[in-house]
Amino acid sequence: MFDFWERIRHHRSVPVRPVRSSSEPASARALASRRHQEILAEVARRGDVRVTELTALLRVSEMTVRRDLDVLDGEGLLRKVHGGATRVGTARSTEEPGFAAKSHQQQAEKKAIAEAAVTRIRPGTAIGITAGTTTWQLACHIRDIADLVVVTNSLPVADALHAVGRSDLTVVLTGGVRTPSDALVGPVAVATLRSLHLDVLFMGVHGMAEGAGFTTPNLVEAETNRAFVASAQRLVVLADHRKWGLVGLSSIAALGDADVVITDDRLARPARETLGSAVGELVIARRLRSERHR
Amino acid sequence: MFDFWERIRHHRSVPVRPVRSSSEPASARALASRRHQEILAEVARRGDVRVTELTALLRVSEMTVRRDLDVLDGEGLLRKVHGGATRVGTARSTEEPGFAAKSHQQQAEKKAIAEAAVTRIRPGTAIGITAGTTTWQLACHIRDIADLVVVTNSLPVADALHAVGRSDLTVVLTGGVRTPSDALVGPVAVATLRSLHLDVLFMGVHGMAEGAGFTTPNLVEAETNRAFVASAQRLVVLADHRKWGLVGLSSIAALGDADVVITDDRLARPARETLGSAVGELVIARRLRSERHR
DNA sequence: CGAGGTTCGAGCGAAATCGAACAATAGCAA
DNA sequence: TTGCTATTGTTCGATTTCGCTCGAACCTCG
Repeated sequence: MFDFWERIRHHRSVPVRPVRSSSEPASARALASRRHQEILAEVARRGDVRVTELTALLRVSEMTVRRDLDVLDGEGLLRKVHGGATRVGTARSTEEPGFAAKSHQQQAEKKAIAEAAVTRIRPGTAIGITAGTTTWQLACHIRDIADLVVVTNSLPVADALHAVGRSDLTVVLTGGVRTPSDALVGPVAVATLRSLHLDVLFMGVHGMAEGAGFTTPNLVEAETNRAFVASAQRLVVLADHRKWGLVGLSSIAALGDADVVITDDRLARPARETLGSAVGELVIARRLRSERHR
Repeated sequence: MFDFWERIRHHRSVPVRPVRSSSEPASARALASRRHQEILAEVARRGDVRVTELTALLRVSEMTVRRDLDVLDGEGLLRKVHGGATRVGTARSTEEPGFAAKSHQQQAEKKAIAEAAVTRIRPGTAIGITAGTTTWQLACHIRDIADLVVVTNSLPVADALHAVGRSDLTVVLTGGVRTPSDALVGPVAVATLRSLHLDVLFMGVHGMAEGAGFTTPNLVEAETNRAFVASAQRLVVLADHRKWGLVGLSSIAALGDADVVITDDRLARPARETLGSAVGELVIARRLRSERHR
């Protein structure tokens, strides 16, 4: 049955489409940017949309729709899911999912970012690692760096580093009260950080955007992260492409405060330019070809 | 009734479902992510939901609903139970911990000590709990005390208290580096404790003896515990009878510094007299008769 | 306890979806 | 015209999703 309909569609496409596109003026075919607008409007109106619906609505092939969705996802304007796409940040701007909730998302991107970040850690230094799933990936990739002191406010990060079991790796927890995502925050964490001085801080964020800079939905975590930033000489921000355009409740730092931002290769071109000119250095971590899908 | 509907659905499913999926556009079927949203909304609204209800609501098979619940449970957004799913973070009080109840040595003694200690915790106070297996038992017994602030340097204790999930229970970790027994010690812990002031400290020790007082084999942990003692107005020491006569490398406090010592009913008569006259108050926690053996 | 119904989940197959690679086309410049 | 580039369409194999079956695990009620 599927085969039947597919054949019909494909056979018709040969005679039908050329007629349409040659008899109608070129303007009758939607420009890519026009399609993007329509897709976004549909997603905004209904919350989600299906690829097959868009092929009917826009009169283009599935592949084109997917490519459009890829671009829009890369710009953070919607989220691609199996079968279609959904709105981003739906009523969740103040809600933070627990740690386990996010750890499976965007595995490939985060792994690539973590691998790029770990090459920037020098032996014999004192580094900071904030809470977050991307930074947790970073912690999991720290293996062969000698004489390292790591200060973190993330219990999962501390666990990951503890599992390494190197005798020349010192892990210091900041203390504080525990957030739903297993970070330690609050006055205790801030006071501890004020007395410490780090060479480099690796920070994960919930959102980054022009204007608002790096943000998080949790007020107390933002305060803690600001103390983290103040205690470090250099700031390296880890953020996958979906973070672009998201604005959390509380700002941690301006884009210009970051010495390095490491993101993944699905960040759209215009975003790369904006970010690249705002921060000290923009690093694009490429995924392995085998993990390029999803 | 369920049986009735089940049969109906299954019998009809053969002729009906194919008709539906070929006559209706694919768009009639909801996106997986949309289903997840609806499930979460339902759980959030009502507290729980049955699998059979969701099959009717979402128009998908039971198996799909179960797989959805599997995913959401894995993300920690709900809890899968027999027959359906429930909200997370609620109704925890009825749930038994049950997990780490592996019978270690002196389980009965430590439980009795913990139960005696928990009666000494007043609502609305700030207490400290040091690291140790006995103090961990104490943490597991804290359930119904209102408006409590707990400062601890023990990761297991923090975990146990976190599992309680009371909104009026604040858990503060001191920070520091991690010992093999999952305690946080060192200058960071000491500095944090110096800035805090506790009503009561519940301290576990490795040894107690006439002369040496309360001792532990770990130098840095001893320093941290001394800071703990200094920050508290009252000191309650939890120590089962086997601790009597043991002397660790480093002293934490003299016997006379303890306002209360809670031990178990297997402590010998002469030891009771010596201890009783040295400390402010000696509490003998009696095991239940059923656990009196071994 | 045990019987009877209910619920669960691993395994299988069908269908839908995805994305890489290649082919076709349009737009444009020389 | 020719050639170049960007965009779009097509094919096809891999992946994912989904529904079904069926034996096991589970609840409930006597």
